[in-house]
Amino acid sequence: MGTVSKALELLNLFTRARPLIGLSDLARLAGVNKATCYRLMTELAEFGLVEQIGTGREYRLGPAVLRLAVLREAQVPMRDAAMPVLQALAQATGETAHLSILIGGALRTLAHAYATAHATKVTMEDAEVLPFHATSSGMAVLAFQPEAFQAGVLAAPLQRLTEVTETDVAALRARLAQVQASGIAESAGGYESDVSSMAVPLFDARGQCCGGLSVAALSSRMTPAQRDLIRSEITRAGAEITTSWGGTLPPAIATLWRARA
Amino acid sequence: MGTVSKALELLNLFTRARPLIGLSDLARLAGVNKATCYRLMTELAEFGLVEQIGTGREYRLGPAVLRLAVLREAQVPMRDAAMPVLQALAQATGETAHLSILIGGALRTLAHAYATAHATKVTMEDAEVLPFHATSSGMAVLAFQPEAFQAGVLAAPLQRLTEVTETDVAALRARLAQVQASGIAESAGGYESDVSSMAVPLFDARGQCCGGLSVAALSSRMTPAQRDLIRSEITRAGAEITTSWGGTLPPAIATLWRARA
DNA sequence: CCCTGTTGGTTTATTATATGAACCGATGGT
DNA sequence: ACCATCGGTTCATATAATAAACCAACAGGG
Repeated sequence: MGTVSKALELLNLFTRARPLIGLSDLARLAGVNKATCYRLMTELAEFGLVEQIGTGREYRLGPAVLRLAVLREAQVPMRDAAMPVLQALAQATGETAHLSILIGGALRTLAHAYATAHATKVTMEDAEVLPFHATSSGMAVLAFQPEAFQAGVLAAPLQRLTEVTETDVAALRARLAQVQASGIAESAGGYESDVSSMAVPLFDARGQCCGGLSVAALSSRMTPAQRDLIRSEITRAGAEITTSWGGTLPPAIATLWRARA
Repeated sequence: MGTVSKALELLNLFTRARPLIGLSDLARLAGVNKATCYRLMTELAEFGLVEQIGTGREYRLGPAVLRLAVLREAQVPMRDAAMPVLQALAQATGETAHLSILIGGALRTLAHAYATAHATKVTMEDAEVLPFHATSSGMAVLAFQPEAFQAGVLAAPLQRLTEVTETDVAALRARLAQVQASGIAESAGGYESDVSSMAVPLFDARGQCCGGLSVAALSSRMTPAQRDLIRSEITRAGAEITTSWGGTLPPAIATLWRARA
């Protein structure tokens, strides 16, 4: 593996749940020598991608990531464009809306929005990397990836997160076909017990599926009427985000969604 | 130089004015071999920090920077916290407000806000790296850096951007002392002709000056009354941003600003 | 107070890794 | 048909990354 990849792997260790990491921890987590880790972090820090803070000299992400993000958003405003739609979706459905995008072959959380309606809401703060096979967003996105990508995902070990998580490859392939045919993915309790969700794929300017939009609710609240509402709202929001990204909805999907809504 | 630094240097080549760069250009700009550049970019792309787009296979910043920024803002909300204050400052003064932060030893633009009042406004879109000696923000920040840092900046060649850009080291040191004594920096035409500006330093939780806040106006509009208004508003906004960053205003500055306002 | 196990940081010889010149096929202009 | 460019690839060479060992400093525990 290249040195650069090792350094970037270090960056990936920072999560919402673990925002501050000391040198030794970092080396252990990444499985690299402490001296190596030190040198890599020094280089990252020089560039401002990480910074050392406080007495423990722990590291955290630095200000440079902000600048890069501002630059990226100025050119390709994905987050800024999607946020209002995401919030409107949460409000309209009264549930938690969730936006994720493909980064380096993994589906990662970009933002979420909560409705003010319910006291009990599905929180997804900690879900940073979404398993494709166990989430509606994951299935929605995976269904519209190239066959090679799907094969790679399905070839890897599929973790069983709850008692009802589907891990059978054949069954998952059948579900993917279903998602392709309906333009929408549904999931019940596969990621977390008692949580049901629906998701749609999002497309970029190249026409490639690069993210997913989902609405998650407590399974007890997922009545037929609520499902109809969510389906109608999420397809509308999905189309809106895709077009706001300069993306083009595949014609097949556009007709599917129009028929439902 | 380490390999990682070379890769990160490549990232730094992307600017608002030059958001898309081809492989050969990239190699030329960075002064590295094309093969090396290719390998580095491939590694960066694998991580999602850059992506290839369109027919020319040009590169641009990738979605991973977004994710990192979201993570950083969740822990240290610098931009989110400062934006409303920045906009209010622009509105209150009727001029262009500008926020910059220290990244890797350079002062870089993070955000700006325009007032709706005037038809002619000072645009600073393209200023990505602010020269310390020629801008009010630069002087405001530099004045509150460690002596070693100041010496390093003043030892480097100081570019003459306009006819009135101060490049004499002794004179600049005198100005820095003046900034330290007043808690505010002023500049007239040193960066761009006919543009005057005032700036204040911003401090982080460690009490270190890590950024600057400025208001820029056409010199013709910078009347004594307007200067008083800007001075009053910018110190208030500066204090607000600093505290919203969890920072502590140095007591000396706090009293200076209170006396003026 | 010593003992032990941390921590962040530094040094060293060893070797794995990055490098750059040359080459390739494709593309676009003249 | 030509020439210059493009993105991408190859491979011998040499540079730059590595890992173990070692610091000094700190924090409990007995």
